[in-house]
Parts: sequence; C-alpha cells; structure tokens
Amino acid sequence: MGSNFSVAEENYIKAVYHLQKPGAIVTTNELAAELQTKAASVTDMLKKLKQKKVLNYEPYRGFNLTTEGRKAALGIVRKHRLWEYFLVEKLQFGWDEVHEVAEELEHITSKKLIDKLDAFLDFPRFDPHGDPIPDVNGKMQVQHDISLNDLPVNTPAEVSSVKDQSSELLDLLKHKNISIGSRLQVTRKFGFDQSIELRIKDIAAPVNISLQLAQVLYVKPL
Amino acid sequence: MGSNFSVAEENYIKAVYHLQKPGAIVTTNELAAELQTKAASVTDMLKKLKQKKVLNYEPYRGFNLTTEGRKAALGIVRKHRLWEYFLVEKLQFGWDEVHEVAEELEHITSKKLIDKLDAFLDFPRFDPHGDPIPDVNGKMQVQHDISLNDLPVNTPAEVSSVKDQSSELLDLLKHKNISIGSRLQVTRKFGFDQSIELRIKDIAAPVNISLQLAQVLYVKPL
DNA sequence: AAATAAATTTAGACAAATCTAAAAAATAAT
DNA sequence: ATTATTTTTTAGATTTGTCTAAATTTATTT
Repeated sequence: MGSNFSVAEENYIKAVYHLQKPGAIVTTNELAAELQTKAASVTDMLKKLKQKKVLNYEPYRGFNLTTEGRKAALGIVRKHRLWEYFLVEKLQFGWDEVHEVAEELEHITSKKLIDKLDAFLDFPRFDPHGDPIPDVNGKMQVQHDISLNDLPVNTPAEVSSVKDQSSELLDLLKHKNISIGSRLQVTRKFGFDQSIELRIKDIAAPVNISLQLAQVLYVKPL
Repeated sequence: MGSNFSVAEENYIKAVYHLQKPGAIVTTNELAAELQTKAASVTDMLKKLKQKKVLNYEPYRGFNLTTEGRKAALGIVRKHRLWEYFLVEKLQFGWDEVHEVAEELEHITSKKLIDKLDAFLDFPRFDPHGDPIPDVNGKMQVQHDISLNDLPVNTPAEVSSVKDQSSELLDLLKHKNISIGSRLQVTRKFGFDQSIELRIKDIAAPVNISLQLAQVLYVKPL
C-alpha cells in the first residue's frame, strides 16, 4: 500500500521494467542510456530503490525488479497506456503526439482517477500502438506476435502492434494503407535488400516494404 | 512565450492570484498560510518570482502579480477548472473529491492537451462549483453573484456557485435539495440566529438554512 | 518618542536528484 | 597471468525548495 514513489523513482522503475528481458539482468550503463542520464546518477538511485525493496541490486552485478517493483512498474505502464488511449480516442490526438503527454500524466497519483478513466474508456485492452494495457490487477493479454520480418511467406496475419512511435513511421504507414488490425500476407521476400512484398486485404495493389519497416511492425498469424 | 514554471512556482502564482483582492496587496504571512509553508520559504520564492517578472515585490512592502503573472495564473486556473469539470462530468467523480486530483492535473504542461480537452468538454464556462473557467485567451465570465446572506427577501434568484468544496457541504446541500441552478427566494430572515427560510422552486416545503450555509452559497438575482 | 510586539527577511542547514572527476572493480586482450 | 580497457561506484559539488533560528524592519502601545 505504501507504494509512494517520486516522479524520478517511477521513471527508473519503468525504465528497468522495459529493459528487463525475462531471466536476465539490467546494467547501469543501459539504464543511464535509456534515461538520458549519467551512470553515477543511476548508481545513486539504485541504492535508494534497493532500500525501498523495489529491485535486487548487488554492486557491479546488475539488477532487476522485485515482485514489488514489477507491481509498481505495471501500475505505471497501466496509467501510461490508458492515458494514451484516452488522448487518441477521445481527444483526437495523433498517434505520434501522445507519448510525451502520457509521460507526464502517468505520474498523477490518484488510483481512483485511473480506475474511473479505465471504466470511462470501456476497459480497453490495447493502447493505440497495440501494446497491451494492464488491468486493475496488473494482468494483461500476452502478446504472441512476431516481427513481420519473421512471418513466413503466404501466412495470413493481422498487424497487432508497432515498436516505434515516430511521426515518420505514422506517415509511412498511412501512405501504405497499413494500420493496426490490417490483414495481410507476405507474397515475396527479396534477398538483395531484405525487402518484402505484401498483399493487404481489401487493397488491390501489392505493397513493398523495407527491412526497417518490417522490423518495427508486429503481426499475429491467424 | 518562455512561461516555463516549476510546480512549486505555479502553486505560488496561483495562490497569489486567489488571495489578491483588486487594488490591494498580498502579504508574506497570508501566502505562507495559504500554501501551508513558512514565511521564510515564501520570501525566497518571492525573490525568484520577482526576477522572473511574475510579480511586483518590494521587501517588507507586500506584492501582487504583474500582467505576465496574471496571465500565467489564469492559465493554471483554466487547467484546474477544466480538469474538475472533466472529472465530474465524464468520470463521475463526486463534487467534493475532485479538488486534490485537479491540483495535480493542473501542472501538466501540454497546451495542446488542455485546448483539446476544452473542445472535448464542449467549452464549458463554469466548473462544478460554479466558478468561471477562463477560455483559451484567459477571458472568463464575470460573476455578479452575491452571498445568499445578502439577498433581499422575496427576490427570485438562482444558485450560481459555492465557496466551499467539502463533502460535508455537499451532504447538506443534497439533503436540502439545493444544487447549482436551483431557483429560490428568501421568504423570511430570523434575527436571533441569522438563519433564513427559503422557498425552492418545484419543492413544496420551505427550507431553513443556517448563517454558515447562507454565507458560502452564492446566488444571482433573476 | 521610546519600548514592545508582530511581520518579514537573512543566514545557514538539509533532502532530493543530478553532475564531473577520480577511484575501484570487472572484463578483455595480449 | 599481467596489462589494458571498460564499467561501475564513490567523493564532492550544484540546484531547487524547504526548514529553523537569528536579525531586521515595520507597526502598535504606552
């Protein structure tokens, strides 16, 4: 209950959560890069968060979240994604404009606010980029989606999420008529530049996409 | 343009705005009481805000907002009241629960957010307590309402705002069937305890209210 | 008008979060 | 297995906003 963290602490917790691969460990430099800060600052904060039992940390050995820490992280991710959903669905924000605003909104402390917002939005399970939104208990849909790059030829699939939130990506997707939910299949793969040809459902002409685009586009085979 | 204030600075600016009677001056102790802090802290912040040209301040002489400062204050008040409106109208918060949450939300910096929220809410001109909401240019409806205590007998009037946001007041108003917009007139005034008898439109039985209640209830004669 | 009281400001300290530069530990290379 | 390199931690300083205690200024009494 006493999960009372400062904005800075919350940002560290969230960053560790995002960097943490299952089983593995996060390092000081990784975290410093993620948070655009210096390694020395990270060390200071790690000591504080260890004391607060948010993460397991042995000097020089790396660190990862405790159960408590993971719970806190899921709370912050929940807030972030619900606010993003609100901004896009209710306030007509563009896809690429929401991240920074949600970055501020996620630190508003009222639990009642976020639960009522959840209800107001009708309990959405995915944010505008296709990332799952943790529910009130921290549970979220497991994503078994794969990079479009790894989708076998001629396998029908649906676009489920995008791992980049730039306006440049949004532009490109609009131009190519691709959005979350689009049904498609890979018709050809070109070895020379690893580009891919797609057929998108309900769209006549085949679409060609680059390796870079295929890497950030995630799909769920049907 | 560079109106870039910290949360603490914004709280000072807002507090001075609320304490500042037209023409008059605000004192260090008043502000310390309002912000639940110490006079020494206030003095420190005043020097900083004077440098930022937010307020006029001469040591020992009191202070008030500059045009720049008033503009900043109106921006914060706008955010606070729009968020309160959102919480009550869209998220079904109770009247008495919104202040603290809005106190946090008002510091979110995105101007685009607040203008889009304003549009989403359909440009409301009064918050749930009847206080006017500044528009995008800082303009707001002038309230020529008076305390119910000063309303002459037998003058039809409409409840326009309440100067107290406690749940105790909300309780009492519910019980007496009074809300913002209620039409009423004073039928009798009792000298002994300065209590007042009211007739509320569409409600058969007359209602008796105490001096304390009459003082926080504001009405607009029709 | 001097003395007392009240309000305000200054001086010095502290906690949070950050930084730079130097020291220590772990890893990689010869 | 030493040496060199990279990574991480420590030490000490800085900024923001706060505090207490002491000094100063203004206001109030007598």
